[in-house]
Amino acid sequence: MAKAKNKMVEGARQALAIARGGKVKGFRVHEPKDLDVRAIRAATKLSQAQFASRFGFSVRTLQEWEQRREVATGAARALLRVIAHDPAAVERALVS
Amino acid sequence: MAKAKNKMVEGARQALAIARGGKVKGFRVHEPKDLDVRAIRAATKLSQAQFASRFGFSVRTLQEWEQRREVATGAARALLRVIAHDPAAVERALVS
DNA sequence: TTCTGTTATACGTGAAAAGCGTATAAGCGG
DNA sequence: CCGCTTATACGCTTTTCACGTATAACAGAA
Repeated sequence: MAKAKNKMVEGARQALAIARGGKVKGFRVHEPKDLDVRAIRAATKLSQAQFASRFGFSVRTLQEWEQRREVATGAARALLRVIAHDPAAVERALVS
Repeated sequence: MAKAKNKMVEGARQALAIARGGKVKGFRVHEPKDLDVRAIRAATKLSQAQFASRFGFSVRTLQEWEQRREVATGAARALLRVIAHDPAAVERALVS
């Protein structure tokens, strides 16, 4: 039950974070936490190893994300969304 | 939102065209570790708070990077490079 | 001028989580 | 059988980030 409690606390903490971020003036980017990393990679038809090395992280980390054992950090989620939305832009930036 | 997902998958599918049309398989992206995060942010003319919330991380983390107290992870570095190279593309991906 | 309310930036502390190397193993097409 | 892809365990290193405090630079009010 210590576990359940931690979960609740964590949930509350996140809600707080969202509430805070939501009121930043101007534009706050809405970030869905339920990113389907596997689907994004699948669309690229790259293997885990290829996808990982191409975009700058380890295979191990990618697996953690795909298998939902760990959640990608904010920046990583943002990157994944850009890859999903416009992979060409990412390729261009990283190749140059 | 199944729609949103399809959109992302569709977008990612473009990677294919590039991956195949361009170089051969498995080219690796080189990543300079000495990223000048402050300069990248300066180019966007955003405050630390704005920059951080817009791209998905905390102000504190951004400061760690700018002051070189900590190094951004691979995915974060990749994101920063994309922001430096084509910030509009990132905005587009995150706003949708 | 002086007080006062932003706004931007710096940083100590510490818990939680992510990042990731290495090793091992199973499934599969060739 | 071999090589490639993916899954998983173990475990150590590093980052992330909340919370709090502190310091300037400014702008407008008193």
